[in-house]
Amino acid sequence: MVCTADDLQEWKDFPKGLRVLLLDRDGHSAAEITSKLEEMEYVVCYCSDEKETLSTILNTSENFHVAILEMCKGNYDESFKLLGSSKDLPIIMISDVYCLSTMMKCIALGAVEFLLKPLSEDKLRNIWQHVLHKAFSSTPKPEVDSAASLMQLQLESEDNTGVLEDTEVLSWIQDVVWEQEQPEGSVIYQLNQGSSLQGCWESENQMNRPMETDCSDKDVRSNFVETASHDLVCEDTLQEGQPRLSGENKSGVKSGPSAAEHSIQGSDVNPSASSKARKTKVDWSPELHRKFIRAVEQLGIDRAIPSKILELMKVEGLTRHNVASHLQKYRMQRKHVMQREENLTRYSMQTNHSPPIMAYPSYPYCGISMSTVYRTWTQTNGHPANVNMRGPPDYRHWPQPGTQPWNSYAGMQADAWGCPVMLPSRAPYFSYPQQISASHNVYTANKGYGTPQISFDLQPNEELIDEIVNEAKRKPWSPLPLGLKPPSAEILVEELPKQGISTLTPQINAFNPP
DNA sequence: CGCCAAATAT
DNA sequence: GATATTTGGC
Repeated sequence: MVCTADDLQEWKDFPKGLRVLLLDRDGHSAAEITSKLEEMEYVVCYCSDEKETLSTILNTSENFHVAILEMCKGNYDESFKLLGSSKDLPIIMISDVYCLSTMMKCIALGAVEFLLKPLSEDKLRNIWQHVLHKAFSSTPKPEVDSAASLMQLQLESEDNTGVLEDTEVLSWIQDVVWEQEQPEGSVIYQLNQGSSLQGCWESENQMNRPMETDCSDKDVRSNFVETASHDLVCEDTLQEGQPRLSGENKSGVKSGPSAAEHSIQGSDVNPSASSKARKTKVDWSPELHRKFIRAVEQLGIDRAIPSKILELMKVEGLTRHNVASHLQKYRMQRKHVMQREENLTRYSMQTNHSPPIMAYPSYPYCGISMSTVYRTWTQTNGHPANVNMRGPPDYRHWPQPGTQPWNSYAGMQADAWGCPVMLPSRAPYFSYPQQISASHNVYTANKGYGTPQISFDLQPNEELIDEIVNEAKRKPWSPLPLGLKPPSAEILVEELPKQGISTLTPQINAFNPP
């Protein structure tokens, strides 16, 4: 590992001192980049050709945190090779040639980012993120589920065919990235003892194929996914390049579901067949949950009972009990959220009265505009809560595993997506009063039913704020009460590097249309 | 069956 | 210690 999460904890003034390997054949541009990097107090090691780079990487890869490599103009393959040279080192490719397919290929091959020259300070400033991400990625996060990511990737690809003219590249990438279709609503059982996956199956299309996984492109996959995916699906995007689960468990690391979901280790026990290995838990993957939600909505929240839901879900192997349990949790969540919203509403009613301000003020948090980062739940991509207006937009109340990279890193939460600094004790979201009041305007977005607009111009009492803040701290995955959605991975990847942007794009449909 | 709460697993 | 999921009683 180049840099582990633990290392980061001890890295006091991260990202200062970040060691960057730079390959750029153009001396002038190299000097420029170097000086910019050095201004940020990064340590730069410069190479002027492939060979040098390769040997540097191979011999001393432990010593770099991130590499910036220029595409070789005459010979892309050379560059592609470089990409494969180090699994652990986050590699940023750069080029002055804009070529989508090349970019995609690089990403597919494991590059963490592709930047176009010239490299502005802005582009360079945040390269530390890749180090963070890599570090975190090597610590598997149980909530993460990369199936969704990949599904997402595929969806995206399909969706973008208009844009991506080079379908060949596309299919190539798809091959590399993921050879199989993602099962919808696959259920995973895990063994009671040991964390190895026992089996999985899919329901909708009865193609029960084993999902063999090839170590070698595991990294490629996740990298591609995390960098290039968009938010067609509201599920997660960030996923670790955690190689395999069962084989060796580095540093006593437990296998994350994602790894599990796609790889079947030796004995793949069919849930029905398995006799000895008692299956333990159903993994409510985003897909599975979506099915659940779909069923619940179809039935209507009041009529949604386990047996009916089960029926509608059509997921083989799932039991009524499983559903009942999930339903129970679901209801509790729901209740909780509704209660909280009610509090806010009540509050707003009693204070209130200036008309809602339909604007998107920018609230720079670590240089990023809040409104850019936080999108409203109502316009969730892919499976918008408002697609089906019969019921309440339920998924917004539901934790979306893996969507938030900071999820499992209490100490680093904000850092992982916002600042390189360790979090003080304050909450990442609304530490400042002005943010609180301003955010209220967006609140209306969340309450789309019946009451078109509720707004307040005054601040709620402190207890309420505290409660919200605490809640946000404790459960970063639960939706913010203000109708805002936490940053998606896509946003993180795309927006953070451009740190400083504060332009708001109210393409975001934050308010319910009249 | 469905719901709820206790028990377990992660 | 907190959550997520399963179990078991009513």
